[in-house]
Amino acid sequence: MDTKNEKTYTLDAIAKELGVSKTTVSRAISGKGRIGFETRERILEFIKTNNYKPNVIARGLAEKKTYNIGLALPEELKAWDSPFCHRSINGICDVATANDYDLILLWINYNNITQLKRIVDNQKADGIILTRTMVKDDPVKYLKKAEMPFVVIGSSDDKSVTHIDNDHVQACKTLTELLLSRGLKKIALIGGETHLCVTNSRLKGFNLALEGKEKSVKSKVVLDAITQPQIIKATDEVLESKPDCIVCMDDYICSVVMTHLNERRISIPEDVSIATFYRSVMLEGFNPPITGLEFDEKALGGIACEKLIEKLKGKDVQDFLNSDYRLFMGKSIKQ
Amino acid sequence: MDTKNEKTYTLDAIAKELGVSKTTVSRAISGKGRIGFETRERILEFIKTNNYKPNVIARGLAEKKTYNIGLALPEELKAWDSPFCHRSINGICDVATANDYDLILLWINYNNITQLKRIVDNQKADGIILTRTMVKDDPVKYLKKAEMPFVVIGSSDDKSVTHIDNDHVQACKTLTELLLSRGLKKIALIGGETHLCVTNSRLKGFNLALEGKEKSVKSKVVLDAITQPQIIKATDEVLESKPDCIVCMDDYICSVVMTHLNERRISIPEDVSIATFYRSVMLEGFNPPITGLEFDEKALGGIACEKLIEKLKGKDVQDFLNSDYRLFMGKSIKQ
DNA sequence: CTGAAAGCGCTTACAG
DNA sequence: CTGAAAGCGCTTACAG
Repeated sequence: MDTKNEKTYTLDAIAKELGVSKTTVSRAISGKGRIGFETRERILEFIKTNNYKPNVIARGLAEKKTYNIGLALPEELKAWDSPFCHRSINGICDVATANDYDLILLWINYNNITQLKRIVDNQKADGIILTRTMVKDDPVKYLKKAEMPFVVIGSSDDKSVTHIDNDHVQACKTLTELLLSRGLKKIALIGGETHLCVTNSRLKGFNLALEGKEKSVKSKVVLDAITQPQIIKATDEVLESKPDCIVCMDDYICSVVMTHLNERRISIPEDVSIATFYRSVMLEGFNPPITGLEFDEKALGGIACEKLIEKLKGKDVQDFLNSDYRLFMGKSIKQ
Repeated sequence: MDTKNEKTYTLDAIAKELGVSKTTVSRAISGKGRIGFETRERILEFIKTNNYKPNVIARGLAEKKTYNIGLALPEELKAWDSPFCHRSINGICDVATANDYDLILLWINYNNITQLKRIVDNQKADGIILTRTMVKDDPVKYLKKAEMPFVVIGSSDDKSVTHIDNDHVQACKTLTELLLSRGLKKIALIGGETHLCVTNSRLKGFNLALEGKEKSVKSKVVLDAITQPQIIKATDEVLESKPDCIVCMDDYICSVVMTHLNERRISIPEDVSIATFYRSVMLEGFNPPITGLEFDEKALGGIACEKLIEKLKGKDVQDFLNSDYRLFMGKSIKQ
């Protein structure tokens, strides 16, 4: 066990103890440069038995690196996005750690980039991971000017930025096609903010699946349903066109729709089928289980971190669309 | 504006530019040691116009500090706890930043403390913030042995650990007393895991309010209702004793109870009143609005961070119970 | 294959 | 009031 009772060694102390120079010890650890086999073994042996861990900060200073990645979290995160956020942080952290990086937290509140500046100014990170909500305006502008490498989780319109996202278009197309193959003939859609890229991607997937089908298949589409009242209103609106299926763009919309249908005593799937383009844990309590797309946020976070680390190594990194997703089959749609 | 085009200064460069020693520049910045008024003004002026920021990592190395606080996040966090967690991180981060510290993230998965060890071994943090779920076993043991300062958000039975928590006992007592003062006469309680301190605190507050009242006031109490089916079962069980009010210990329990009552066509508050000892954003969508306790998780996180920083300054820090909370009055209880 | 030396960007006794 | 020097714990040309 590593207790504080053990002496805390430094490179220098080890060198003296072993009668070699610290250069040699350093080489044994880093694996860089030539070093005698036996010498190295002896040093590594000593390090192991004494549980020596090099001081990463000192190493960083010498190498002009921090071994830190700044993770920007949106302060104004909606409650429903928290679990998503939490899982993606998890994935980021695992990959960072595996690559000897640590994660430094910072908040971005809309365009308040005080904390982002702080990390850059204080030179506490080698690169930054943003999320899509931050792509507009200040954070991106600032990072570009400061020449700080960064990637973005999610999509935006800015082609000069590296995005890591789920392949929503493909996924939504697949789910919609499935609904069609189940014989559903009047499909309505309720979606969120049209100024978000993800909304447009989902709509695109939906429309792609409907292309070439009879026009009547596409029932009412209501977008920009954001607040609970708006979503309820959208539900009522959509119901008037008598759809046999309502597709919800995300988990929050879906939960409000489900609750509202229940209150209106509309049975699922007898009266109307329900599906969601984003099925999160928040939807797990509903009955019947809701058919929908599940994305692996942890994996996505991990990929984003990998891409950033590639960038830090000087590689040229392209946008990445993760096409791994699951289609959960629940009884919310007619069999 | 601070662009990369500007020269990036170091202490040494500034000293040469100004014809003084770096010692003097360092003193001007830190405010430590004596320095001529005019000299200091001249240096600070130069720093300001050139937007110089000292390299925090180098400073840390010299001072044998990291200016980092390790924040341990539980990997197995329940979805319902994420928003809570997110807000508290927010508070921690703000306070840390205000005190020149940054936050380093690490995961603890049950008793897997690999990442915790990593931070300690690599000497990347001066102290650690844990949450209550980690108090059992390994993380605390490890930190004690490693002599790494830490505080815990939430409560545990370990008296040798510094806890920062909400005053659940007091708050729950207050809410229960309010229910009594509203004329409610048969109050049931549904709660979660009895091995958690918070469950016992809530129960204690509940019982304190009922002390000295007629025995009949306390209706059925069911604890260890954790999963959705368990909570539904508990609800049915509790209903059999015909309570005029059901108190839920947390937001998740409350949401399941509300949904279940709705399915059973039991009206709130006509048939039964509902209150919750923990009212989070997740409960905001429910109708009628639910009476319950609201805690400021962001503030609690901030306090925890303050306490840790005091510890890092060598002060002796006691447990802290935050007694600020709000009582939200909703129509879920009879007027 | 190995080591002395300079350096990363700061702080802090110590001396004047 | 100010500065030269040593030091924090590493890395890395350079020389041998």
